[in-house]
Amino acid sequence: MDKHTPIDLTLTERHSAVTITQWVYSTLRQAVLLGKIAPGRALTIRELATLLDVSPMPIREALRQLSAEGALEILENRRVMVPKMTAMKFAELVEARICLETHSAVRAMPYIDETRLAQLEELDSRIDIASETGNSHDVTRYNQQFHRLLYTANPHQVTQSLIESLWLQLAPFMQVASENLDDYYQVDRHKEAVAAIRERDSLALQMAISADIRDGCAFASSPEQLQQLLG
Amino acid sequence: MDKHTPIDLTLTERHSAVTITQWVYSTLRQAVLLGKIAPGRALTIRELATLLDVSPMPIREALRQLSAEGALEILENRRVMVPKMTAMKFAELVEARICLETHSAVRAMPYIDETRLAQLEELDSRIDIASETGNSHDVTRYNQQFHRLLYTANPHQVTQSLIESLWLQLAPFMQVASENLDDYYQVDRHKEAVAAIRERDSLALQMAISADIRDGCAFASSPEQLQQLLG
DNA sequence: TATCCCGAATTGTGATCACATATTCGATGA
DNA sequence: TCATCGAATATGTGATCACAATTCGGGATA
Repeated sequence: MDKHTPIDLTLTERHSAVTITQWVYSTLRQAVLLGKIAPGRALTIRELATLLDVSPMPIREALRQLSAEGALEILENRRVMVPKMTAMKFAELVEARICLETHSAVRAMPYIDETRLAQLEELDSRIDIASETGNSHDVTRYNQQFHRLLYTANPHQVTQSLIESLWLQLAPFMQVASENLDDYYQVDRHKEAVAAIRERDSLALQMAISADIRDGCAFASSPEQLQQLLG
Repeated sequence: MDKHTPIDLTLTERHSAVTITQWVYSTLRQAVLLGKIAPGRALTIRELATLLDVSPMPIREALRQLSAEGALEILENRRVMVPKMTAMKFAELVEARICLETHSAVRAMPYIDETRLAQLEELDSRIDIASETGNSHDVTRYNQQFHRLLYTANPHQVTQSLIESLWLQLAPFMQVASENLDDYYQVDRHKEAVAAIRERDSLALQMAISADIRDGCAFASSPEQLQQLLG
């Protein structure tokens, strides 16, 4: 397991009201979501502590939390790393996303009012702009916000943390996707989803969400294609 | 938030090969699954450390992991407790279980061979025996093993940890269910599931799993009934 | 009797240290 | 040139301590 690949962490301002552990957690989570940490790269507590200029203690806590969420993996050696991916596992993750997110979307639909619909449309237009200007970072961010805003409309919702776990597991291998934005946005599935919600059409909403997720992972439609991307 | 309700922890032998953190984690996880910790009861690091006769450090790590898995909740006060339940949240958890577990079962089906089918039937018969002798503890345990054995047949499976999270969130409020075992086992849904797998009938399998989960939560079929149980 | 307030005790967070284990790397041998 | 082995280093785990923030309990007041 290599130890020499650089880790490119974006250090954000730390508010005093937030514990160091939470700040470390957010920082590492963001790094995973943006694919900044190579899968298989050994993450050691002391190295991260030096990198983030904190004591090892908050690192330990953040690593354990991220591992519990599936973003990281603790081997029997007790080494921590971003889990490696296989084509089959990737496919299972995508199917799990579709299963959970369509379910969550349908269950959220009754709670979505005009205000939230407007917010969803606002986010979608931001995605369009970011897509046109080729800002893949923003596309990913607003896309996540769109889905999150949709699912969390349900005040009794219990699936968001599960969904976020799937996102964390897929994210490190999705970077390649956002480099082919043109393919991704041939059809605006978000507009289809919003339309479905307006008409309170559960089935149409499921179809839109499902298609949106599949489109976003289309670059890995064939196992061979994906296997190539995984190295 | 009360602090005086007793916590009834079952202390198991600790193998030297296992870290103290892992042992603490298992112990607390089991306590949550068996409903030994009252929801809302404040869990303090030092109290648990004294109870388990270890230093606060492994407790901290275990609590953070269990919180990330949804078994516990960290409030803004930084207090840790078993999350309180509402009728609506309970319903959402059950629906999420059905969604995820039927999906996982169908995806596991192609990988289930005769060996595993035999193991599933073995577990089912153990459940029957435990049910007849009124051993609710064993019923719960073997029931979990049955579902786990089914889902994990898929070697590329990524949903088990998500499912376990849902189990952990529901478990503290399911104890009442196992006291009405007769109601629960009017129909043996596990036999239906095994039969469906034999015939490679996805739809029948989904129906069996779905019915099994619903039967297990039938005691809380009406919101009023459940609300009463929640205090 | 109920409510507010203030000091004492408790708690989570984070730092530091000790130790057993795992890893690394260079020397030795084939 | 390559594999093997052992010492030096690095690493995770767990204990202990300091500190700021929170919680708790008792007494005064209305």
